[in-house]
Amino acid sequence: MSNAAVRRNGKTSETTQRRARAAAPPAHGATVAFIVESLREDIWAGRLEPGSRLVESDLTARFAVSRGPVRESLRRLSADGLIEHRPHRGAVVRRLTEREIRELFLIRIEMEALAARLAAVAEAPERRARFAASIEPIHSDSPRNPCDYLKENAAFHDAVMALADNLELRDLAIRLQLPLIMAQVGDVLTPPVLEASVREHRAIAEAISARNPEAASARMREHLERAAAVALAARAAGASDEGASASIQTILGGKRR
Amino acid sequence: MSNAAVRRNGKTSETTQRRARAAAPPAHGATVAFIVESLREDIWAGRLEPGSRLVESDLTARFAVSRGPVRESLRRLSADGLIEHRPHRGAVVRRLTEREIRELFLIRIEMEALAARLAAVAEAPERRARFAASIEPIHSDSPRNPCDYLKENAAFHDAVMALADNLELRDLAIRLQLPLIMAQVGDVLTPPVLEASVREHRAIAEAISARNPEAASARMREHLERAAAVALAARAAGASDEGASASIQTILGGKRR
DNA sequence: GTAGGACGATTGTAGGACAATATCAGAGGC
DNA sequence: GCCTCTGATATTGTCCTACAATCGTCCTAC
Repeated sequence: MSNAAVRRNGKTSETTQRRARAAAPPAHGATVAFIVESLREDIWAGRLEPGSRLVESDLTARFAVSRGPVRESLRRLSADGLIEHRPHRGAVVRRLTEREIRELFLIRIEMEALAARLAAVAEAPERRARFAASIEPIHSDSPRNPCDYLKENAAFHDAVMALADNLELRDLAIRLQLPLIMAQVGDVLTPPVLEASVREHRAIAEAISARNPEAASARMREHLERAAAVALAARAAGASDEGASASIQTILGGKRR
Repeated sequence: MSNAAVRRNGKTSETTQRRARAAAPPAHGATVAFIVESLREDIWAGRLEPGSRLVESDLTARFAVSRGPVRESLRRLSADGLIEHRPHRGAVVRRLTEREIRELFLIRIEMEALAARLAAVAEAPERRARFAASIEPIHSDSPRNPCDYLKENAAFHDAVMALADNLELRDLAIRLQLPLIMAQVGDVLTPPVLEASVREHRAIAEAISARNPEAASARMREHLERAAAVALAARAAGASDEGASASIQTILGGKRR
C-alpha cells in the first residue's frame, strides 16, 4: 500500500524508511516482534486509546510492511488480550469492562500473593540482590508524578515476580492486563493514593526481605485489594464520562473515522 | 479449505479435498478456527506427540489451505502454549519440562482453589443446578478407564469454573496446559489413582454444595497437590522411558499411537 | 578427523488479487 | 415522517506466487 509500493519500486526511497518509528527497522525475522512492541507501548502509554481501531492497511503504511506481519502482530496482541478482534470488523484496543477489571483483580491477587510468598522463601542470594537493587526507587522520599509511579509500580511487581522465580507465573502476570488497567486508570492517581501505594510496596519488600512468606503474601493481598478499589473507582469515573457526554468524545475524536 | 481450490478454479482434484479431516470444512472466516481446533484435539488426544514437528507445507496439504491460515493457526496454538515456535526452525508440539509442570501446578492450585471458593459462595440457583448436572458422572461407582476419567476430570474442573462464574479465570485455566499435562501423563493413571481422584472430586463437590468456601478451597488444594505429584511421577517415568526401559508401559497400554 | 563451504528444507516477508462480510447512506414503500 | 430494503464502500479473510534469510546437514578439503 501507499508506501509498500513506494519502498519497492523506488530505490527504497530513504524517506519511507524515516517513518513512524525512529527506531531502526529490525532485521529479518524480527519484524513482527518490532510491530508488536511498538503497538504494545502505544497502548500502554495511552497513545492508543481504548476503542481505537487498528486497521490493517493503516499499519502496513505506518510500518512499511506487508499485511502478513501486520496480521501476525494483531493476532499476538489479541492473544495477550490487549486488543479485541471482531470477525470482518477488525481490531480495536480493548476496553476493559468493570466486570473484567473485577475478575482480573481477583485473579491477580492470588497470583501476586503466591509470588510474594515464593519470593519471601527464595534463597538464591544473587536473585535477592537483584531484587534489592530493582526495588531501590521505592525508598526514595521525593514526590512522584503518576507516570513515574506507574513505572516504579511495574518495576516493583516485576521484581517480586523475578525473585519468585516462576517463569510461568511471570508470564501469566503480563497477560493479566495490569498495564492495560493502569493505562485506563491514570487520572485517579492523586498524591495521597500514590503515597499510600509506595508505603505498601515498602511493607511488602520488608516482609520479603525478612523471609516472612505469610506477611509478604498478606500485605500483597491488601495492597492489591486497595488497588482494585482504586481501579474500579477510576473506571466508574471514566464511565460516567462516557455516559453523559458520550456524544462529545465520540463525535470529536474518538470513535471511528 | 478444502474448497478454496474448488471454490475458485472448478476442478482441482477432488482427491485433495478428501483429506485428513472428515469434518465439514468451515465457511469463510472459520478456516483458522477449524485448523486450530483440529490440531488442538490432535495434541490433546496424543495423536500428535510432544516434539512432533508441525511443518507449514504439510499442514497446507493436509487441510488444503494456503500458508496464511496455517501460519495464523500455528501462532494461535503457540500463544496457548501448545506448541513451541523456534525462529526459522518451525513449530513443534510442546513438551513440558519438569520445571514447567511444577510451576504450572503451583499456579493452577491457586487458581482452582480460588474457583472452588467462588463456586462455594455462588448463589445463582440455575448455575448451581447446571453444576450439579454437569458433575453427575462423578457419582457413578462403575470403574473408569483412563480415557473416561480424563473426560470426567476435565468436565468436573470446568464445571467448578463455570459455577465460579469468573470468565477471565475460566479462560486462563485453559491456558494453563492442564490438558497438555494430562495428555503427557496418561500412562500413570492406574485404577487406585483414578479412584482416589474421583473420591476427591466428590469431596470437593460436597463442600461446594454445602456452601463451605474454606473446605472447598482446601480440598481442591489437596486434590491438585496430589495430582501434581502424580504428574511429576509420570513425567519422571516417561523420561526414563525414553532413556532405558521404554518397553513396559509403552507396550502395555499406554502410550499413544 | 575436523573446519569450512555448498546445498536443501523451511520459514519470513512481499505484493497482488479476489471473495465475503459489515457498515453506512440513500431510495423506495408504508 | 418512519421503516426497510438495496447498493456502495471499507475492511477483513484467503489464496497464490515469489524471493530472501536462516537452519541443518552433508560433503569436501586439508
